[in-house]
Amino acid sequence: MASFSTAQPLSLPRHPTFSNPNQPTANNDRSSHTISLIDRCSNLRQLKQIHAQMVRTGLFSDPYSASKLFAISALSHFASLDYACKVFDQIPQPNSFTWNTLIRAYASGPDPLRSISVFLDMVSDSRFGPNKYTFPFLIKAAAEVSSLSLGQSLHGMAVKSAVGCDVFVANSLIHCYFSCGDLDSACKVFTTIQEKDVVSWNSMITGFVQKGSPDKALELFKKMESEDVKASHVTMVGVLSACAKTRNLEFGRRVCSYIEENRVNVNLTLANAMLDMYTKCGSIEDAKRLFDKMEERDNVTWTTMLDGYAILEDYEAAREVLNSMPKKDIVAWNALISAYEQNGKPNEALLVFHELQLQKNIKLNQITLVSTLSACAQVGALELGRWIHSYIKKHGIRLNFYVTSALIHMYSKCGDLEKAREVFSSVEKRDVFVWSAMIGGLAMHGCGNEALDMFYKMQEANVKPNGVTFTNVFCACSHSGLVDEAELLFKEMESSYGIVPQEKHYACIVDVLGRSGYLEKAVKFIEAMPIPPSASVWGALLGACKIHANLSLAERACTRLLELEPRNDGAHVLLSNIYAKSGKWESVSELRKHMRVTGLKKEPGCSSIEIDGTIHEFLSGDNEHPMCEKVYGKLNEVVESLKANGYEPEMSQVLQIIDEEEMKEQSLNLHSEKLAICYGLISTEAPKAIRVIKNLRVCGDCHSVAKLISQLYDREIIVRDRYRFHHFRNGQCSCNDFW
DNA sequence: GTAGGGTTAG
Repeated sequence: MASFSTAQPLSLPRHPTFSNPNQPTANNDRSSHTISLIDRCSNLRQLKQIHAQMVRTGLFSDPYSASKLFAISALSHFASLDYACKVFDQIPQPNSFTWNTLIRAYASGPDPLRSISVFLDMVSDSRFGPNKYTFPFLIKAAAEVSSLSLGQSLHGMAVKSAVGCDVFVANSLIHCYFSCGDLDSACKVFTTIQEKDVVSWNSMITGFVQKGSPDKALELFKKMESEDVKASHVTMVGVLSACAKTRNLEFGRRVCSYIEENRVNVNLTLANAMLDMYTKCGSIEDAKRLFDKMEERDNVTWTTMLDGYAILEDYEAAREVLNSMPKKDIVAWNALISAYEQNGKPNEALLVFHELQLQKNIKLNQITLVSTLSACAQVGALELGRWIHSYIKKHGIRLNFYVTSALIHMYSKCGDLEKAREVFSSVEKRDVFVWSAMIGGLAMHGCGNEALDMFYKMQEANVKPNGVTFTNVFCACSHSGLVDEAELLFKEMESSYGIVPQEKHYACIVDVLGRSGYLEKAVKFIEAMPIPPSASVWGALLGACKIHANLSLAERACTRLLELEPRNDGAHVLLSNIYAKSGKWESVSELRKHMRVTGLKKEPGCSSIEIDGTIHEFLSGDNEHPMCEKVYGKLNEVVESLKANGYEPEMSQVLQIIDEEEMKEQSLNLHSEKLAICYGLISTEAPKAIRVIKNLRVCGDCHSVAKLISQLYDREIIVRDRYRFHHFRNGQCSCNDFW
């Protein structure tokens, strides 16, 4: 037998006389020799040599041999679809096998739908119809592009061709229906299979895991066991993934012991699935032990470990994993960015993003952009957010639901509601997250009625609201004083929409009622709650008490809140402010003393402003910023000119015991939002809007000052505080002083 | 001589 290395050209016997496939034995020997060579090809060049030889010897006109060559050209690891098509076109009479091979090659190629056109060609150009081998390829293509209508048509055709009950066809259909999101049809197909095999079960289990029902997957696995179907590797992977998603360490451990006890051969994918289960369930020790034992590791292994440390907020270890990776890919970078972004560390996320941009040969993908946009939204990095938006346009990145929602969210949270609206209108299809993002954007900008309109339009578009949608709608009602509307929707939430209200929804309604002054009603609402009122419910009531200066109720709400969260600094500060507002300075000082003794610190006021892509932060009373002298100079100038126009500082906003009037005024001027606005006045030119983000609620005096600056300096000022946006223009604020 | 199900980042 000839042997060849990949580097050497093949040396083939020449058979110039071979022209008839039905020729005597000597030639048949040679043909089987050639076919064995085809099987041992390791690159395209060798295959082309054999192809040429077959044409020369006439062996290519033998349908079996030609099909063999074609199959390798279309399916091997060095396959080339272009070349395979040329081979196919040379085959005089392709048989059913040849057609199926071409369909298969296209179905698993970059454009799976092309397999459908090949299928149509087969039906019209040949005497062959689809058989039980054809359908799994076609159905796989339908699954790949998630086309339910295509899947359904193929299902119908398979039934007509009498192969609808074939277990391979049925299993492909289950997978296809899951990937199109039609879980009911998948289940129906499953129940109709007479002799379910392990793949039937696996398709169901992994389908449920991937579509967000890991509990159902575990249920099915138990049923599978009770029916004595032997689990395979793929079953284990699916079940471990379900354990990871449900954080079921106990069951996950049992699966791992089963694997060990039964000496199941643990391949890389299975080991990775075990690793993922351990990390997601928070057992980094088990994960590390397994990781150290693994002989082979791929990027999934490394990224799973990285994420494991990130879950425990051990960012140093996570970073260490990224650094140790032999070949870092985009998934690993994304894992670190999103870990920071989702744990309230948006600045760190942005630093990693900037570092990623310096890497060569790593292309950003949709997930990178979604995580980074979310970080931009948190810190108010509008310029970077805009840059990402133009990157998306420039690189023709598709606006899927995730990217669309992230853009809407970023623009809304960075204060550019118009851009958020533009993105929303520019897309044809919107899912519940896209609609909810837009409703949330309108809510934080105080466009309550428009948010409600959106909520109804969403339903006209046949998109069902979820819990997040309702939170955003209630938030919109709250900022616009739409009490009746919120109450009505809250009543309908469960009865008409089938969504059980969660604690955050209760807190929203308390906020709606309280803000509008219906304090007693809010109390009654809390008393009637079917679940124990959470800290956020009492916090909402307390906030309302501050607005409406209800001291006794505030004390009650605060007591309950502190029972649940004894170290809630915001509650202490709110109560102290309420005391101050009512002139109860003794209580103020008692409370402040209590905070001092217990070491509880008020979160310092902090405002930030983005100038040329850099975020500048100002703390209240800041003297850290390199420009702070100039900023204070500007502030004095501004206050003087405002005073000349009738402004009087609101001393009632000074919520500490300060006797001297002058000191009180100074303390007001230390507020971080004033510093940031003045920095904006120094560093930017009209008509550019000044955009400031504050971590706490904006104070009343700062609110008045911002209104006056917007008029006297003819500048638009946009402030995002902890709860909402304030657009200051021509001496007015978009919140109509209701916040 | 042909087939179906698998792990990481939103």
